[in-house]
Amino acid sequence: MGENQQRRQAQRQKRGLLRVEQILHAAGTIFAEVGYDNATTNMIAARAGISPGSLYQFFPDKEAIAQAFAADVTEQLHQIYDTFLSPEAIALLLQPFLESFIDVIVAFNQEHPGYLALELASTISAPLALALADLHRGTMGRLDALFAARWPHQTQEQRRLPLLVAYRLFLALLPLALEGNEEQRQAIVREMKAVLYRYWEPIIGT
Amino acid sequence: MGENQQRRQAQRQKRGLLRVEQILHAAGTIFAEVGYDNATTNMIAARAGISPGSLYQFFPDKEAIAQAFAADVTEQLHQIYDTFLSPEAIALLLQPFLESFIDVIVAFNQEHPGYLALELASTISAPLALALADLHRGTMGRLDALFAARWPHQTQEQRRLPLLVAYRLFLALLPLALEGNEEQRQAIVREMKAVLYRYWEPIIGT
Amino acid sequence: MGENQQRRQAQRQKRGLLRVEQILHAAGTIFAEVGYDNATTNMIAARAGISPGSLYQFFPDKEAIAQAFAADVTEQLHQIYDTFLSPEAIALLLQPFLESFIDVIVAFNQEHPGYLALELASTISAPLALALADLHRGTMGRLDALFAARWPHQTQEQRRLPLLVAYRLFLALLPLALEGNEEQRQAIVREMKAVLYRYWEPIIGT
Amino acid sequence: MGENQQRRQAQRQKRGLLRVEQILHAAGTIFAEVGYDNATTNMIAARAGISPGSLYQFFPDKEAIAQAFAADVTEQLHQIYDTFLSPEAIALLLQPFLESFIDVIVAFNQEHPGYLALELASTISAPLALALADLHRGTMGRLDALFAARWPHQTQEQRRLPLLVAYRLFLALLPLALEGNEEQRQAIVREMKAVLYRYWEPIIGT
DNA sequence: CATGAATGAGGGTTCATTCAT
DNA sequence: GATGAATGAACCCTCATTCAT
Repeated sequence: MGENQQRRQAQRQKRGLLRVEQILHAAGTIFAEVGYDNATTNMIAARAGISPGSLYQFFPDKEAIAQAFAADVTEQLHQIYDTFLSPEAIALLLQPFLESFIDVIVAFNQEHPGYLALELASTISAPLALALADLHRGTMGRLDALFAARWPHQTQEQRRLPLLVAYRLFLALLPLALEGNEEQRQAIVREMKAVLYRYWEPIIGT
Repeated sequence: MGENQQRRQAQRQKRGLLRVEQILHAAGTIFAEVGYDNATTNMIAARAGISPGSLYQFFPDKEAIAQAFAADVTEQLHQIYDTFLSPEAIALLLQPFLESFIDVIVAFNQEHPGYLALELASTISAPLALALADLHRGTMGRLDALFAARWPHQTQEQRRLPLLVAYRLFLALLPLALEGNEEQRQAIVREMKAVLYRYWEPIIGT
Repeated sequence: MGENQQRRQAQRQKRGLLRVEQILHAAGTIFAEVGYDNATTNMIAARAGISPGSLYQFFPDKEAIAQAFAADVTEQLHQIYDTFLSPEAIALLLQPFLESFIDVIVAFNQEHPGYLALELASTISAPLALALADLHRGTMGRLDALFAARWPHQTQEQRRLPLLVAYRLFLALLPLALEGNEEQRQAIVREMKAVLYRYWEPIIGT
Repeated sequence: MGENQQRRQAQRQKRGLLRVEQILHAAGTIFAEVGYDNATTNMIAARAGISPGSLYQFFPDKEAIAQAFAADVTEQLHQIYDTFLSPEAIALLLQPFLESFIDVIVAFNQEHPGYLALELASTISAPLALALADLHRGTMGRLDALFAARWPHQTQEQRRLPLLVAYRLFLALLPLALEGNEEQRQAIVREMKAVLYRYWEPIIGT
């Protein structure tokens, strides 16, 4: 009996998680399509295949959806960043590192639309902005670890600006990489790599 | 009588132009402050010191304001670009060219807030997007002329991608340059110049 | 087999009754806490320790809960009224009668919160209002019996108004008696008794 | 020109005041009909003959309407109370005083429905409750002044309870006075006067 | 032409009720 | 019977747009 109950609860939790994932995926798609501001909760619910009211069983309001979406995607990105901290990855020269790093991140963004839309959301409410800023700090911390391994003789403070700039450069080209056809995408990705290599090479060497 | 009428009409047009400029300036300020999506027509009217209804004597709807604002700013940018087509300017090496060019464009954006907000508006309605794309083409054409002078042995098609990329890189760093204090601004501008120089130098030489 | 089935059904009914009592008790508490209008069926279910869906196995809708609650409480009140129809109770003078009667009714309301909330519900839907009015008629009938014994030379029609007025007066002071601390409660109860005694004494004598 | 503008502004303010009065009157009517909780802003707007959006040009939200309505009615009641502080009014014996006082207050409530609905609103949000409590204090203060003149040898603290009780008694009978036909109304009003006279006479004398 | 009150469609959100499990 | 996630109508409120003055 207790076992049955347990199984049921487990299943329920699985369904709940599924729903949450559905919603976050739908939200990401909608954010990517119309932007955060123009995204309506009804759009998100419809895309997730549920009713407007169901959204609120999982999230208290629209901002919470955006925040959860951002947290989810950021978490996955962090895991990707960490795979580049293995001894083999660290041993890579700058060029092959960028080569694979950028490919992976671009691919991730292709499969998880919406992250970019939130990053670019011109103006968002204060609480959401704070939450995103927090995630951002986490991201910059990870990226810093990535570069600290290749550029150890500097303080974190000295790495801050080149890191921030590089991140922005990447974000700036990402929409171009995501919006075109495959050929255009590859062309943009090549330019991305060139831009970042040429920007970083004088700073941290090959 | 005809002369009198003419003078009166001229004066009215002058006043109309003044009003339009007031509105566009207000719109730019508001766009910069809260973003295009969160900008309300009432905010713009209030900032322009006129009533909401008066807005609609000059513009049919909110999008038309954004479009006119963008057209206005773009026009002024084009004039700036043209000053860099003089024989003396063309004779400049890449580094000093970027040095003065970027300073000028950053300064312009400081004095004309809102342009960036529109460029970054994550997603906007189709008609407005088309209008902005049109202005964009004009801008890219001007920038192309600028670089064609320094890189003549290539086709326009070959210049297209590096140009677009460079433009996006510049836009990506512009918010950082505009949001901080003077010291931070200068640091970002230095990075801007480094990024663009390092990206372009291998392509078009010094 | 039939016996077994009977026993099972009886047990089920007992459990059903238990559930109904749980729900009604929860409903009363919630009504008292937030008022009928602000009471949600989810609140009531949660307080009763059951799921929202289960509520609807016993009651067709929210109003039915209120109605059943009112009927339940009214029924208990009627039983209390009836204890004051015993020969000894009838023999009491007005003052000692009020003394014990009011104490009992106030105590009952302390132990059965929610009745007052329904009585005071500013406006409720027509069907529920009708149902409550019906219960009301029953209550007024009982109270009339109570007073008919002390005021026999009048028609029921003549007793109607003083009775209704006295009932309202009592209800009006009840919230004050229920909301304060013990000392305040006693002070209010003293005033209740004074009010009703002074109102009734000229009519029916001591 | 300035004069013209002044006149226009004066007229606008007059229209604004008119609108506010329309809205408050509509709100009062609706509150009386369906209660505060069940009153929707659309109902109030429709009753006031304006669009839902217009409501929000005068009041920030639904609660503000209730608060303004209560403040308005309370203000008028206070003026009525004050007329009973004239030397002639004070010279009246308790019975004739109640006679005219109650008639006036009942008449006022007939003409200003909604006050009672708010007073009886079982549960309202904290901010509104605070605002109403504040108005209440003002009302009790006025009533205290009224009775202090007839009962001078007591402290305000001693007058507090009888005053509060009397106020509740009055409110409790008011719905009965307002809901019936003229004959029923008069009968209730007679009872009101009797109740209050008999309650007060032993305390403050004739 | 200017005004700003008025409009009303549409957004986010709640909650009584249903239904698959 | 019990569950609680799902539903969707209806609420409060905003804001682009209109129009009487």
